[in-house]
Amino acid sequence: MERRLTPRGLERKRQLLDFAARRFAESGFHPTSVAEIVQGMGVGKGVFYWYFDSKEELLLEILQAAQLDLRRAQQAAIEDEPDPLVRIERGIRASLHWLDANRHLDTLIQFARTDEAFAPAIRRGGRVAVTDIARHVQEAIDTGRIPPADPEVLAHCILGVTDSLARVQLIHRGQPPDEVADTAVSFCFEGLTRAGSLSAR
Amino acid sequence: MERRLTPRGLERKRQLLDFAARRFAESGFHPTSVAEIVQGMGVGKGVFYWYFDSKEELLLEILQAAQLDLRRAQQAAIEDEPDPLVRIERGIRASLHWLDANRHLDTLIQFARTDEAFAPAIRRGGRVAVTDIARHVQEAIDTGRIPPADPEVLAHCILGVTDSLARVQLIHRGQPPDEVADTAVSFCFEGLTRAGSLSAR
Amino acid sequence: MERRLTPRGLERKRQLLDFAARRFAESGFHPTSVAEIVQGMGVGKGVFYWYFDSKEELLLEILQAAQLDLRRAQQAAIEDEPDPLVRIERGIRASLHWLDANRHLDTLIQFARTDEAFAPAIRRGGRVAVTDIARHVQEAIDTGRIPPADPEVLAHCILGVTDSLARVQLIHRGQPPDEVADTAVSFCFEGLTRAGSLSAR
Amino acid sequence: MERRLTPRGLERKRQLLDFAARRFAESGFHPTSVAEIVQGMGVGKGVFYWYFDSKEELLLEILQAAQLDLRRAQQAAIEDEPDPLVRIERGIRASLHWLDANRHLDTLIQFARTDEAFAPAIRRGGRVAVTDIARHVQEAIDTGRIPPADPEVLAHCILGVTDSLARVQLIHRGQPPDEVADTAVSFCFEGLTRAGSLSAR
DNA sequence: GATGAATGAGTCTTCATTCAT
DNA sequence: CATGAATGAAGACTCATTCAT
Repeated sequence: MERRLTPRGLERKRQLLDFAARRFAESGFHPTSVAEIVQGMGVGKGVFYWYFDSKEELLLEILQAAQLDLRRAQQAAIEDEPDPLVRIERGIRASLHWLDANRHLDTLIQFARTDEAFAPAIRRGGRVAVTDIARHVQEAIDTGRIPPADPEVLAHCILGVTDSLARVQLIHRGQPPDEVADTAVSFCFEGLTRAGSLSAR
Repeated sequence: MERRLTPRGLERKRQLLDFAARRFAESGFHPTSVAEIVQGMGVGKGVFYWYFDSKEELLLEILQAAQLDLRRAQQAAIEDEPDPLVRIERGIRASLHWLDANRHLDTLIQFARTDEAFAPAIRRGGRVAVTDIARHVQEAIDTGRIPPADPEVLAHCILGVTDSLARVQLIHRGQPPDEVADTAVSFCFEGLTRAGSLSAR
Repeated sequence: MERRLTPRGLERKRQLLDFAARRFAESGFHPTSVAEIVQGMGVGKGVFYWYFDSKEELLLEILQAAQLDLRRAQQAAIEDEPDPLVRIERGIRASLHWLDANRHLDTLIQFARTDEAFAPAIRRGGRVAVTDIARHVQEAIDTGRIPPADPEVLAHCILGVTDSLARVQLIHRGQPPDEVADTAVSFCFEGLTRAGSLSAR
Repeated sequence: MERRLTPRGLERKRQLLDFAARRFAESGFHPTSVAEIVQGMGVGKGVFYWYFDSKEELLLEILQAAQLDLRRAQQAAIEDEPDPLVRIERGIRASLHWLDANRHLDTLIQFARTDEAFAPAIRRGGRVAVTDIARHVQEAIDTGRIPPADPEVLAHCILGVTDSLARVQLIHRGQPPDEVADTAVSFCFEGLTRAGSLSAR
């Protein structure tokens, strides 16, 4: 595509991206038709194809933006915190806040993982996320805060706990993200540190 | 539907179920057409609709069978083990073995979670799984092996770790299920027990 | 086809004919599938094709039997009545009784008239019916009971009145066939005789 | 549906309506496939579904338009004629002219009456037609031109005669509509008035 | 005679995409 | 930029008919 867009055009595109993301999450990517999207936005079909090459490309952009946004939220939360363990905690916390505010995007990412047309894009983003966390874990290992282990594996464990709790506690039980984060952090750290629980801090 | 099937019919149906599950996992449920399935099996289109009311119903049956099968594997692994912690460990181990042998079904379950047409069926099975684990956790709490906490939440953490590692270590890195289980069990238990790692047992 | 049937076979065939006729009338010929018919009768598909060459042939047989049955009812009602006007009246009356007892067949005949695959069969039977009536009309004209006119045209008028009233008074308003017949006869005769109404008899 | 159509769109829709009506009348509603219709018109299949929700809806629209058109023709023929008997006669005459020019629609209406999916729509229109005629009959009764009787029943008789003659004299024998109308009017009036025949006028 | 299973052409309908206006 | 109209391949599903058992 690569179209130079006016500010108004950019706004339109963002609306399209957002509207479509919600529809996709609600009814599924395949079952949601382009017609439904443009109709729901009250525009003609031409608009859609002005901004996107295809429906597939649209989802790819949604996914990319979502992953970028999550990563930004995490980095903003960590900033220049020196303690790697606190960085990990803040990352978990930021993730849960983001997932709370962007449930539909979580559904979309989950779906994308199962479709070979989109999974590669997700894996790319996933690897970045894992590397991010693994870096903090490695630092914690290096400074003796966590016993030696494969940092990437630990990162996956952390992600597993976070995502699982997000899906259940956050989305289906409506718990506040900070409480869920407490649980996640506690479960992860007890495992990582093998010692005093976070709740004792 | 409710058709009384001859042994030959039952066999056909099982073939259909299995073949379709693999196709769905590979190319996605929506992108895989009924035509593709029957063609791949070398039968006429009518055969499909002789055994299933619809494509949707087929996936539902696949999902149901998968969940039932996994649960059976877990229960067989646990049997009458008296120690609740060992039961949890064996459950994790059995899950990873099953996931190793049924990767395609895992993908399918993941997909189903994102589609409101199938999510309810998954949630039902998911709840059963959680309750199963939570029972053991509760027993461990009662006997002081695990500090008090909401057993269902802990169950979700365990599932999160297991599934996450399964996806990465098992499926994408091809590690043997028992090794992955070691990691999962270790990560979970260190958190649950706050004490000496499993590997030390 | 031409199959020599045992008494039991004949009975089966009659049941099939009757059951199908009712289904066809209720849901339409095309929308009713052979599967529905055999299922409704609790027999296998083979049975159907044992007795009929095709679904189309089945309807043809139903139609033929219906027309034959109606004609027999009319002739039985007329027998050897000498007065042609009374013969006409009795024919109308018999028709309405038959239509009352065989509403579904009326619907089927009506449908058949609109489908070029069956219309010829209907037209054949229709012509017979018209000729029947026209003969009585001709005799009435010959004996000066009815002013000269094309007897076939008059026959069509009589049929039109009878069928129209049957559909409305009989089927949709549930009036007793003899009352409807009174109305039909009265309307027809007043026109035919231009004189003293039947109701005066 | 409810689509705002451009003039060009309206024209297309009318073409589709007309073309389909003829095909349906010729080969039957069910046996005529959407594919046949669009192929016959030389357009893509999508065009059909751009203008109609379904094949069924299309027939419904055809039926509605036909009934409306017939009624308009009748009302135009009657205008402000003061004599109720003449109004009835003109109605019959107009009907026969319309039926002559729209034989295919007559077939369609006849078919629709036999299919529970369309019968309700027909009945609605039928009731209007009957009420129309009944009004004139009532007036004729009130002014003593016709002996007392249920006006709606008489209306049905008139319709029966008209339709029956239309089908035979008009369609199968190709008589000119005015001649057929003479016959119909004569038959009906002799019955209604019990007096001097129209042909004597 | 009868059944359940199978066939596969054919049905209606949808939908991503394109294009004239 | 935008729209309504059009395309036509492809999809899910049906069904009359056949046939091995």
